[in-house]
Amino acid sequence: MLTNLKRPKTLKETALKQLREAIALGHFAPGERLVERVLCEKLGVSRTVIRECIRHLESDQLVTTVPNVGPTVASLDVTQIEEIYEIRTMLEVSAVTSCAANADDEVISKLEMYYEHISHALEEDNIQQALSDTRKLYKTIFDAGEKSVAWDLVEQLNGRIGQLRALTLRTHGRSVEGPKKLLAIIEAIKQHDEDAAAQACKDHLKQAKEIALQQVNSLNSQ
Amino acid sequence: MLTNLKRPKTLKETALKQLREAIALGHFAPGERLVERVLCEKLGVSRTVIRECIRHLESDQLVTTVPNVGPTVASLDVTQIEEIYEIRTMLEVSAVTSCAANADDEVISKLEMYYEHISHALEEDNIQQALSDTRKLYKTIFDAGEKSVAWDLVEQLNGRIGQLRALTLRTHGRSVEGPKKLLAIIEAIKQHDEDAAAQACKDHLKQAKEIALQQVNSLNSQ
DNA sequence: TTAATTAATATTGTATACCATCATACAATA
DNA sequence: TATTGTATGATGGTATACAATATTAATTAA
Repeated sequence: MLTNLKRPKTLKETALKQLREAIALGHFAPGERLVERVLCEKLGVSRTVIRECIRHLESDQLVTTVPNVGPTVASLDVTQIEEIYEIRTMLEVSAVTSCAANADDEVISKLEMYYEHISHALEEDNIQQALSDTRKLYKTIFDAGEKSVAWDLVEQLNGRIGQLRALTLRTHGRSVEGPKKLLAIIEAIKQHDEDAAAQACKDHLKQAKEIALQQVNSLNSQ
Repeated sequence: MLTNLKRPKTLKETALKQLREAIALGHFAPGERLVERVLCEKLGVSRTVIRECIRHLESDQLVTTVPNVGPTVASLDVTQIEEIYEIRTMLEVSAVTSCAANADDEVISKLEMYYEHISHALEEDNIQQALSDTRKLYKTIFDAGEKSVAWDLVEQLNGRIGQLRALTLRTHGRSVEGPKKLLAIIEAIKQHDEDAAAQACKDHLKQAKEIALQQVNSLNSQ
Protein backbone atom coordinates (compact mmCIF):
# COMPACT_ATOMS: atom_id res chain seq x y z
CA MET A 1 0.00 0.00 0.00
CA LEU A 2 1.62 3.19 -1.14
CA THR A 3 -0.68 5.75 0.34
CA ASN A 4 -3.51 5.55 2.73
CA LEU A 5 -6.10 7.52 0.87
CA LYS A 6 -8.66 8.44 3.50
CA ARG A 7 -8.51 8.63 7.21
CA PRO A 8 -9.92 11.48 9.19
CA LYS A 9 -11.63 9.00 11.44
CA THR A 10 -14.84 10.27 12.78
CA LEU A 11 -16.48 9.41 16.05
CA LYS A 12 -19.36 7.81 14.26
CA GLU A 13 -17.02 5.47 12.44
CA THR A 14 -15.30 4.24 15.56
CA ALA A 15 -18.58 3.88 17.42
CA LEU A 16 -20.00 1.92 14.51
CA LYS A 17 -17.02 -0.35 14.50
CA GLN A 18 -17.33 -0.98 18.20
CA LEU A 19 -20.99 -1.80 17.86
CA ARG A 20 -20.33 -4.13 14.97
CA GLU A 21 -17.69 -5.97 16.94
CA ALA A 22 -19.85 -6.14 20.02
CA ILE A 23 -22.62 -7.76 18.02
CA ALA A 24 -20.26 -10.12 16.23
CA LEU A 25 -18.67 -11.19 19.48
CA GLY A 26 -22.08 -11.89 20.90
CA HIS A 27 -22.01 -9.21 23.56
CA PHE A 28 -25.57 -8.53 22.61
CA ALA A 29 -27.91 -11.47 22.30
CA PRO A 30 -30.09 -11.70 19.23
CA GLY A 31 -33.41 -10.08 19.97
CA GLU A 32 -31.92 -7.90 22.67
CA ARG A 33 -33.07 -4.32 22.72
CA LEU A 34 -30.52 -1.66 22.02
CA VAL A 35 -31.35 1.37 24.12
CA GLU A 36 -29.93 4.59 22.83
CA ARG A 37 -29.06 6.17 26.15
CA VAL A 38 -27.32 3.05 27.39
CA LEU A 39 -25.19 2.93 24.27
CA CYS A 40 -24.40 6.62 24.64
CA GLU A 41 -23.01 6.02 28.08
CA LYS A 42 -21.22 2.83 27.14
CA LEU A 43 -19.47 4.38 24.14
CA GLY A 44 -19.19 7.87 25.52
CA VAL A 45 -20.76 9.63 22.56
CA SER A 46 -23.89 11.63 22.05
CA ARG A 47 -27.27 10.42 21.00
CA THR A 48 -26.78 11.94 17.59
CA VAL A 49 -23.89 9.63 16.87
CA ILE A 50 -25.60 6.57 18.26
CA ARG A 51 -28.66 7.19 16.20
CA GLU A 52 -26.68 7.44 13.02
CA CYS A 53 -24.86 4.25 13.88
CA ILE A 54 -28.11 2.45 14.46
CA ARG A 55 -29.46 3.60 11.12
CA HIS A 56 -26.37 2.20 9.52
CA LEU A 57 -26.65 -1.13 11.28
CA GLU A 58 -30.29 -1.20 10.41
CA SER A 59 -29.54 -0.86 6.76
CA ASP A 60 -26.89 -3.56 7.13
CA GLN A 61 -29.64 -5.70 8.63
CA LEU A 62 -27.64 -6.30 11.75
CA VAL A 63 -30.41 -4.73 13.76
CA THR A 64 -34.13 -4.54 13.20
CA THR A 65 -35.99 -1.42 14.18
CA VAL A 66 -39.65 -1.23 15.03
CA PRO A 67 -40.91 2.35 14.97
CA ASN A 68 -41.54 3.79 18.39
CA VAL A 69 -40.11 0.72 20.03
CA GLY A 70 -36.52 0.75 18.96
CA PRO A 71 -33.81 -1.40 17.50
CA THR A 72 -33.08 -4.97 18.45
CA VAL A 73 -30.23 -7.21 17.41
CA ALA A 74 -31.32 -9.13 14.34
CA SER A 75 -31.53 -12.87 14.46
CA LEU A 76 -31.31 -15.33 11.62
CA ASP A 77 -33.25 -18.51 11.15
CA VAL A 78 -31.70 -21.67 9.78
CA THR A 79 -33.15 -21.14 6.31
CA GLN A 80 -31.50 -17.77 6.02
CA ILE A 81 -28.19 -19.07 7.24
CA GLU A 82 -28.25 -21.80 4.65
CA GLU A 83 -29.12 -19.29 2.00
CA ILE A 84 -26.28 -17.03 3.04
CA TYR A 85 -23.79 -19.85 2.63
CA GLU A 86 -25.34 -20.77 -0.67
CA ILE A 87 -24.95 -17.24 -1.98
CA ARG A 88 -21.47 -16.92 -0.58
CA THR A 89 -20.61 -20.07 -2.47
CA MET A 90 -21.81 -18.61 -5.76
CA LEU A 91 -19.96 -15.37 -5.21
CA GLU A 92 -16.74 -16.89 -3.99
CA VAL A 93 -16.66 -19.56 -6.65
CA SER A 94 -17.08 -16.88 -9.24
CA ALA A 95 -14.22 -14.85 -7.77
CA VAL A 96 -11.91 -17.79 -7.27
CA THR A 97 -12.50 -18.97 -10.81
CA SER A 98 -11.78 -15.59 -12.26
CA CYS A 99 -8.74 -15.26 -10.06
CA ALA A 100 -7.41 -18.61 -11.18
CA ALA A 101 -7.72 -17.41 -14.75
CA ASN A 102 -6.00 -14.09 -14.20
CA ALA A 103 -3.66 -14.35 -11.25
CA ASP A 104 -0.08 -13.28 -11.86
CA ASP A 105 2.96 -14.16 -9.79
CA GLU A 106 2.55 -11.21 -7.52
CA VAL A 107 -0.95 -12.24 -6.55
CA ILE A 108 0.10 -15.81 -6.02
CA SER A 109 2.99 -14.95 -3.75
CA LYS A 110 0.70 -12.66 -1.83
CA LEU A 111 -1.77 -15.50 -1.32
CA GLU A 112 0.98 -17.78 -0.15
CA MET A 113 2.18 -15.18 2.26
CA TYR A 114 -1.26 -14.80 3.81
CA TYR A 115 -1.56 -18.53 4.04
CA GLU A 116 1.64 -18.62 6.02
CA HIS A 117 0.31 -15.95 8.32
CA ILE A 118 -2.90 -17.85 8.88
CA SER A 119 -1.17 -21.12 9.68
CA HIS A 120 1.08 -19.32 12.06
CA ALA A 121 -1.76 -17.54 13.78
CA LEU A 122 -3.69 -20.77 14.19
CA GLU A 123 -0.68 -22.52 15.68
CA GLU A 124 -0.59 -19.83 18.28
CA ASP A 125 -4.33 -20.05 18.78
CA ASN A 126 -4.67 -16.44 17.70
CA ILE A 127 -8.14 -16.69 16.28
CA GLN A 128 -8.68 -13.02 15.65
CA GLN A 129 -5.48 -12.74 13.69
CA ALA A 130 -6.34 -15.80 11.64
CA LEU A 131 -9.73 -14.35 10.82
CA SER A 132 -8.24 -11.05 9.81
CA ASP A 133 -5.66 -12.67 7.57
CA THR A 134 -8.23 -14.93 6.01
CA ARG A 135 -10.21 -11.87 5.12
CA LYS A 136 -7.17 -10.28 3.52
CA LEU A 137 -6.51 -13.42 1.56
CA TYR A 138 -10.02 -13.46 0.19
CA LYS A 139 -9.88 -9.79 -0.62
CA THR A 140 -6.77 -10.48 -2.64
CA ILE A 141 -8.62 -13.17 -4.53
CA PHE A 142 -11.59 -10.94 -5.24
CA ASP A 143 -9.36 -8.08 -6.31
CA ALA A 144 -7.41 -10.30 -8.65
CA GLY A 145 -10.68 -11.64 -10.05
CA GLU A 146 -11.98 -8.08 -10.45
CA LYS A 147 -15.06 -8.71 -8.41
CA SER A 148 -15.46 -5.61 -6.31
CA VAL A 149 -19.23 -5.73 -6.11
CA ALA A 150 -19.21 -9.37 -5.15
CA TRP A 151 -16.67 -8.60 -2.45
CA ASP A 152 -18.93 -5.99 -0.94
CA LEU A 153 -21.76 -8.47 -0.84
CA VAL A 154 -19.62 -11.16 0.73
CA GLU A 155 -18.51 -8.77 3.42
CA GLN A 156 -22.07 -7.84 4.05
CA LEU A 157 -23.19 -11.45 4.30
CA ASN A 158 -20.29 -12.27 6.57
CA GLY A 159 -21.34 -9.42 8.79
CA ARG A 160 -24.75 -10.96 9.16
CA ILE A 161 -23.34 -14.28 10.28
CA GLY A 162 -20.61 -12.68 12.33
CA GLN A 163 -21.91 -14.10 15.56
CA LEU A 164 -21.80 -17.59 14.15
CA ARG A 165 -18.33 -17.19 12.75
CA ALA A 166 -16.88 -16.03 16.02
CA LEU A 167 -18.51 -18.95 17.73
CA THR A 168 -17.31 -21.39 15.13
CA LEU A 169 -13.76 -20.28 15.43
CA ARG A 170 -13.90 -20.43 19.20
CA THR A 171 -14.91 -24.07 19.16
CA HIS A 172 -13.36 -25.32 15.94
CA GLY A 173 -10.50 -22.88 15.73
CA ARG A 174 -7.59 -25.22 16.02
CA SER A 175 -9.09 -27.63 13.55
CA VAL A 176 -6.69 -28.13 10.69
CA GLU A 177 -9.44 -28.68 8.19
CA GLY A 178 -10.03 -25.08 7.21
CA PRO A 179 -6.46 -24.18 6.27
CA LYS A 180 -6.08 -27.38 4.29
CA LYS A 181 -8.99 -26.43 2.10
CA LEU A 182 -7.56 -22.97 1.72
CA LEU A 183 -4.31 -24.45 0.55
CA ALA A 184 -6.14 -26.45 -2.07
CA ILE A 185 -7.69 -23.27 -3.41
CA ILE A 186 -4.36 -21.52 -3.56
CA GLU A 187 -2.70 -24.46 -5.28
CA ALA A 188 -5.38 -24.53 -7.93
CA ILE A 189 -5.05 -20.81 -8.52
CA LYS A 190 -1.31 -21.25 -8.80
CA GLN A 191 -1.80 -23.77 -11.56
CA HIS A 192 -4.49 -21.67 -13.21
CA ASP A 193 -6.83 -24.61 -12.90
CA GLU A 194 -10.19 -22.92 -12.77
CA ASP A 195 -12.26 -26.02 -12.21
CA ALA A 196 -10.12 -27.31 -9.39
CA ALA A 197 -10.19 -23.89 -7.76
CA ALA A 198 -13.95 -23.76 -8.00
CA GLN A 199 -14.29 -27.23 -6.56
CA ALA A 200 -11.93 -26.52 -3.67
CA CYS A 201 -13.85 -23.37 -2.92
CA LYS A 202 -17.13 -25.24 -2.90
CA ASP A 203 -15.69 -27.84 -0.55
CA HIS A 204 -14.40 -25.17 1.74
CA LEU A 205 -17.74 -23.46 2.01
CA LYS A 206 -19.68 -26.65 2.32
CA GLN A 207 -17.64 -27.50 5.33
CA ALA A 208 -18.01 -24.02 6.79
CA LYS A 209 -21.74 -24.23 6.30
CA GLU A 210 -21.96 -27.55 8.06
CA ILE A 211 -20.03 -26.33 11.04
CA ALA A 212 -22.19 -23.25 11.21
CA LEU A 213 -25.41 -25.23 11.10
CA GLN A 214 -24.09 -27.58 13.73
CA GLN A 215 -23.34 -24.56 15.85
CA VAL A 216 -26.84 -23.23 15.39
CA ASN A 217 -28.38 -26.51 16.38
CA SER A 218 -26.39 -26.76 19.55
CA LEU A 219 -27.39 -23.20 20.35
CA ASN A 220 -31.07 -23.78 19.76
CA SER A 221 -31.25 -27.04 21.65
CA GLN A 222 -29.28 -25.72 24.56
CA MET B 1 -56.01 -8.09 3.78
CA LEU B 2 -57.82 -8.00 7.06
CA THR B 3 -55.46 -5.90 9.02
CA ASN B 4 -52.77 -3.61 7.90
CA LEU B 5 -49.73 -4.93 9.70
CA LYS B 6 -47.63 -2.13 8.40
CA ARG B 7 -45.88 -0.03 10.94
CA PRO B 8 -46.50 3.64 11.26
CA LYS B 9 -44.57 5.39 8.58
CA THR B 10 -41.93 7.59 9.99
CA LEU B 11 -40.63 10.81 8.54
CA LYS B 12 -37.25 9.30 7.97
CA GLU B 13 -38.78 6.53 5.89
CA THR B 14 -40.65 8.85 3.59
CA ALA B 15 -37.69 11.16 3.21
CA LEU B 16 -35.49 8.19 2.41
CA LYS B 17 -37.92 7.02 -0.21
CA GLN B 18 -37.99 10.45 -1.80
CA LEU B 19 -34.23 10.63 -1.89
CA ARG B 20 -33.98 7.16 -3.39
CA GLU B 21 -36.43 8.06 -6.10
CA ALA B 22 -34.71 11.35 -6.80
CA ILE B 23 -31.44 9.56 -7.29
CA ALA B 24 -33.00 6.81 -9.39
CA LEU B 25 -34.75 9.32 -11.60
CA GLY B 26 -31.49 11.11 -12.12
CA HIS B 27 -32.46 14.31 -10.37
CA PHE B 28 -29.04 14.26 -8.87
CA ALA B 29 -26.13 13.67 -11.17
CA PRO B 30 -23.53 11.10 -10.15
CA GLY B 31 -20.75 12.86 -8.31
CA GLU B 32 -23.01 15.68 -7.27
CA ARG B 33 -22.68 16.86 -3.71
CA LEU B 34 -25.61 16.43 -1.40
CA VAL B 35 -25.71 19.36 0.96
CA GLU B 36 -27.61 18.73 4.15
CA ARG B 37 -29.13 22.15 4.47
CA VAL B 38 -30.45 22.09 0.92
CA LEU B 39 -32.04 18.70 1.41
CA CYS B 40 -33.61 19.86 4.65
CA GLU B 41 -35.33 22.69 2.85
CA LYS B 42 -36.27 20.61 -0.12
CA LEU B 43 -37.85 17.84 1.95
CA GLY B 44 -39.01 19.98 4.81
CA VAL B 45 -37.41 17.94 7.55
CA SER B 46 -34.70 18.56 10.08
CA ARG B 47 -31.02 17.88 9.72
CA THR B 48 -31.24 14.88 11.99
CA VAL B 49 -33.61 13.12 9.65
CA ILE B 50 -31.58 13.99 6.59
CA ARG B 51 -28.43 12.72 8.19
CA GLU B 52 -30.04 9.44 9.13
CA CYS B 53 -31.23 9.06 5.56
CA ILE B 54 -27.78 9.75 4.24
CA ARG B 55 -26.31 7.09 6.51
CA HIS B 56 -28.79 4.69 5.06
CA LEU B 57 -27.98 5.60 1.49
CA GLU B 58 -24.33 5.42 2.34
CA SER B 59 -24.65 1.89 3.56
CA ASP B 60 -26.67 1.08 0.44
CA GLN B 61 -23.76 2.51 -1.53
CA LEU B 62 -25.99 4.94 -3.31
CA VAL B 63 -23.91 7.77 -1.95
CA THR B 64 -20.28 8.00 -0.96
CA THR B 65 -19.32 10.08 2.01
CA VAL B 66 -15.95 11.72 2.57
CA PRO B 67 -15.47 12.85 6.16
CA ASN B 68 -15.74 16.58 6.64
CA VAL B 69 -16.71 17.03 3.03
CA GLY B 70 -20.00 15.27 2.79
CA PRO B 71 -21.89 12.81 0.66
CA THR B 72 -21.93 12.65 -3.10
CA VAL B 73 -24.07 10.54 -5.38
CA ALA B 74 -22.19 7.35 -6.16
CA SER B 75 -21.27 6.52 -9.71
CA LEU B 76 -20.61 3.15 -11.27
CA ASP B 77 -18.07 2.22 -13.87
CA VAL B 78 -18.77 -0.22 -16.66
CA THR B 79 -16.98 -3.06 -14.91
CA GLN B 80 -19.18 -2.74 -11.89
CA ILE B 81 -22.33 -2.58 -13.96
CA GLU B 82 -21.36 -5.75 -15.74
CA GLU B 83 -20.64 -7.39 -12.43
CA ILE B 84 -23.98 -6.34 -11.04
CA TYR B 85 -25.78 -8.01 -13.93
CA GLU B 86 -23.62 -11.06 -13.55
CA ILE B 87 -24.52 -11.38 -9.88
CA ARG B 88 -28.15 -10.67 -10.51
CA THR B 89 -28.10 -13.49 -13.01
CA MET B 90 -26.76 -15.93 -10.45
CA LEU B 91 -29.26 -14.87 -7.83
CA GLU B 92 -32.26 -14.77 -10.11
CA VAL B 93 -31.45 -18.03 -11.81
CA SER B 94 -31.20 -19.63 -8.41
CA ALA B 95 -34.56 -18.23 -7.37
CA VAL B 96 -36.31 -19.03 -10.63
CA THR B 97 -35.01 -22.58 -10.55
CA SER B 98 -36.16 -23.14 -7.02
CA CYS B 99 -39.49 -21.54 -7.84
CA ALA B 100 -39.98 -23.81 -10.84
CA ALA B 101 -39.41 -26.76 -8.56
CA ASN B 102 -41.80 -25.63 -5.85
CA ALA B 103 -44.44 -23.39 -7.35
CA ASP B 104 -48.03 -24.35 -6.66
CA ASP B 105 -51.10 -23.23 -8.58
CA GLU B 106 -51.61 -20.19 -6.44
CA VAL B 107 -48.14 -18.89 -7.21
CA ILE B 108 -48.54 -19.58 -10.89
CA SER B 109 -51.82 -17.76 -11.19
CA LYS B 110 -50.31 -14.87 -9.30
CA LEU B 111 -47.44 -14.73 -11.75
CA GLU B 112 -49.82 -14.78 -14.67
CA MET B 113 -51.84 -12.02 -13.15
CA TYR B 114 -48.78 -9.81 -12.77
CA TYR B 115 -47.79 -10.57 -16.30
CA GLU B 116 -51.17 -9.34 -17.48
CA HIS B 117 -50.72 -6.18 -15.47
CA ILE B 118 -47.31 -5.58 -16.97
CA SER B 119 -48.46 -6.05 -20.55
CA HIS B 120 -51.33 -3.74 -19.90
CA ALA B 121 -49.16 -1.08 -18.34
CA LEU B 122 -46.72 -1.23 -21.23
CA GLU B 123 -49.48 -0.89 -23.76
CA GLU B 124 -50.47 2.30 -22.05
CA ASP B 125 -46.88 3.42 -21.85
CA ASN B 126 -47.11 3.48 -18.08
CA ILE B 127 -43.48 2.73 -17.37
CA GLN B 128 -43.60 3.25 -13.63
CA GLN B 129 -46.48 0.87 -13.25
CA ALA B 130 -44.76 -1.74 -15.38
CA LEU B 131 -41.65 -1.46 -13.28
CA SER B 132 -43.58 -1.77 -10.07
CA ASP B 133 -45.47 -4.83 -11.30
CA THR B 134 -42.32 -6.45 -12.58
CA ARG B 135 -40.86 -6.05 -9.14
CA LYS B 136 -43.89 -7.69 -7.58
CA LEU B 137 -43.66 -10.55 -10.03
CA TYR B 138 -40.05 -11.16 -9.13
CA LYS B 139 -40.78 -10.92 -5.46
CA THR B 140 -43.38 -13.62 -5.92
CA ILE B 141 -40.78 -15.79 -7.60
CA PHE B 142 -38.23 -15.26 -4.86
CA ASP B 143 -40.80 -15.89 -2.16
CA ALA B 144 -41.93 -19.10 -3.79
CA GLY B 145 -38.31 -20.15 -4.14
CA GLU B 146 -37.69 -19.28 -0.50
CA LYS B 147 -34.85 -16.94 -1.27
CA SER B 148 -35.36 -14.04 1.04
CA VAL B 149 -31.70 -13.14 1.41
CA ALA B 150 -31.16 -13.26 -2.32
CA TRP B 151 -34.16 -11.01 -2.80
CA ASP B 152 -32.67 -8.43 -0.48
CA LEU B 153 -29.47 -8.47 -2.45
CA VAL B 154 -31.24 -8.18 -5.77
CA GLU B 155 -33.18 -5.20 -4.52
CA GLN B 156 -29.99 -3.65 -3.34
CA LEU B 157 -28.25 -4.21 -6.64
CA ASN B 158 -31.22 -2.87 -8.53
CA GLY B 159 -31.06 0.22 -6.39
CA ARG B 160 -27.49 0.78 -7.43
CA ILE B 161 -28.37 0.66 -11.10
CA GLY B 162 -31.61 2.52 -10.60
CA GLN B 163 -30.54 5.44 -12.75
CA LEU B 164 -29.78 3.12 -15.61
CA ARG B 165 -33.02 1.26 -15.29
CA ALA B 166 -35.09 4.39 -15.40
CA LEU B 167 -33.19 5.48 -18.46
CA THR B 168 -33.54 2.12 -20.13
CA LEU B 169 -37.25 2.04 -19.69
CA ARG B 170 -37.58 5.55 -20.95
CA THR B 171 -35.91 4.67 -24.24
CA HIS B 172 -36.75 0.99 -24.62
CA GLY B 173 -39.97 0.95 -22.68
CA ARG B 174 -42.35 -0.01 -25.39
CA SER B 175 -40.09 -2.70 -26.69
CA VAL B 176 -41.92 -5.99 -26.64
CA GLU B 177 -38.77 -7.98 -26.01
CA GLY B 178 -38.76 -7.76 -22.24
CA PRO B 179 -42.25 -9.10 -21.61
CA LYS B 180 -41.72 -11.93 -24.06
CA LYS B 181 -38.78 -13.18 -22.07
CA LEU B 182 -40.79 -12.85 -18.91
CA LEU B 183 -43.49 -14.97 -20.41
CA ALA B 184 -40.95 -17.65 -21.22
CA ILE B 185 -39.89 -17.73 -17.58
CA ILE B 186 -43.43 -18.02 -16.37
CA GLU B 187 -44.23 -20.77 -18.86
CA ALA B 188 -41.23 -22.77 -17.71
CA ILE B 189 -42.20 -22.35 -14.08
CA LYS B 190 -45.70 -23.46 -14.93
CA GLN B 191 -44.35 -26.66 -16.38
CA HIS B 192 -41.92 -27.11 -13.51
CA ASP B 193 -39.12 -27.20 -16.03
CA GLU B 194 -36.19 -25.96 -13.99
CA ASP B 195 -33.66 -25.92 -16.79
CA ALA B 196 -35.88 -24.03 -19.17
CA ALA B 197 -36.72 -21.53 -16.45
CA ALA B 198 -33.06 -20.99 -15.71
CA GLN B 199 -32.26 -20.53 -19.37
CA ALA B 200 -35.09 -18.09 -19.95
CA CYS B 201 -33.95 -16.12 -16.94
CA LYS B 202 -30.40 -16.00 -18.24
CA ASP B 203 -31.61 -14.79 -21.61
CA HIS B 204 -33.72 -12.15 -20.02
CA LEU B 205 -30.85 -10.77 -18.00
CA LYS B 206 -28.39 -10.98 -20.82
CA GLN B 207 -30.63 -8.78 -22.84
CA ALA B 208 -31.16 -6.38 -19.96
CA LYS B 209 -27.44 -6.17 -19.47
CA GLU B 210 -26.81 -5.39 -23.10
CA ILE B 211 -29.36 -2.63 -23.14
CA ALA B 212 -27.88 -1.18 -19.98
CA LEU B 213 -24.35 -1.21 -21.34
CA GLN B 214 -25.53 0.35 -24.56
CA GLN B 215 -27.17 3.03 -22.48
CA VAL B 216 -23.97 3.64 -20.57
CA ASN B 217 -21.97 3.97 -23.74
CA SER B 218 -24.30 6.48 -25.25
CA LEU B 219 -24.14 8.43 -22.02
CA ASN B 220 -20.38 8.42 -21.84
CA SER B 221 -19.81 9.32 -25.46
CA GLN B 222 -22.38 12.05 -25.44
C1' DT C 1 -2.33 39.00 -15.86
C1' DT C 2 -1.53 34.98 -13.31
C1' DA C 3 -0.14 32.58 -9.25
C1' DA C 4 0.01 32.29 -4.46
C1' DT C 5 -1.77 33.60 0.21
C1' DT C 6 -4.90 34.91 3.25
C1' DA C 7 -9.30 36.11 4.93
C1' DA C 8 -14.26 35.09 4.85
C1' DT C 9 -17.82 31.95 4.48
C1' DA C 10 -20.12 27.30 4.29
C1' DT C 11 -20.56 22.84 5.74
C1' DT C 12 -19.84 19.06 8.45
C1' DG C 13 -19.34 16.60 13.05
C1' DT C 14 -20.91 16.46 17.49
C1' DA C 15 -23.39 17.75 21.64
C1' DT C 16 -27.36 19.16 24.14
C1' DA C 17 -32.00 20.51 25.31
C1' DC C 18 -36.67 19.97 24.40
C1' DC C 19 -41.21 18.07 23.14
C1' DA C 20 -44.82 15.03 21.36
C1' DT C 21 -46.01 10.46 20.76
C1' DC C 22 -46.07 5.89 21.61
C1' DA C 23 -45.24 1.64 24.60
C1' DT C 24 -45.09 -0.83 28.70
C1' DA C 25 -45.48 -1.94 33.37
C1' DC C 26 -48.10 -1.19 37.27
C1' DA C 27 -51.77 0.29 40.13
C1' DA C 28 -56.65 1.17 40.92
C1' DT C 29 -61.11 -0.01 40.01
C1' DA C 30 -65.16 -2.51 38.80
C1' DT D 1 -60.22 -11.57 37.06
C1' DA D 2 -60.55 -8.32 33.67
C1' DT D 3 -60.49 -3.52 32.59
C1' DT D 4 -59.04 0.94 32.75
C1' DG D 5 -56.08 4.52 34.03
C1' DT D 6 -51.76 6.28 35.07
C1' DA D 7 -46.78 6.84 35.66
C1' DT D 8 -42.56 6.07 33.46
C1' DG D 9 -39.40 5.68 29.94
C1' DA D 10 -38.04 5.27 25.04
C1' DT D 11 -38.25 6.86 20.56
C1' DG D 12 -39.08 10.21 16.57
C1' DG D 13 -38.26 14.62 15.59
C1' DT D 14 -36.84 19.71 16.01
C1' DA D 15 -33.86 23.43 17.10
C1' DT D 16 -29.62 25.45 18.51
C1' DA D 17 -24.83 25.85 19.40
C1' DC D 18 -20.03 25.45 18.32
C1' DA D 19 -15.48 23.65 16.91
C1' DA D 20 -13.02 21.83 13.03
C1' DT D 21 -12.52 21.50 8.43
C1' DA D 22 -13.55 22.85 3.38
C1' DT D 23 -14.44 25.91 0.04
C1' DT D 24 -14.71 30.30 -1.93
C1' DA D 25 -13.63 35.05 -2.36
C1' DA D 26 -10.42 38.60 -1.78
C1' DT D 27 -6.01 40.22 -1.53
C1' DT D 28 -1.29 40.31 -2.39
C1' DA D 29 2.97 38.90 -4.70
C1' DA D 30 5.41 37.65 -8.98
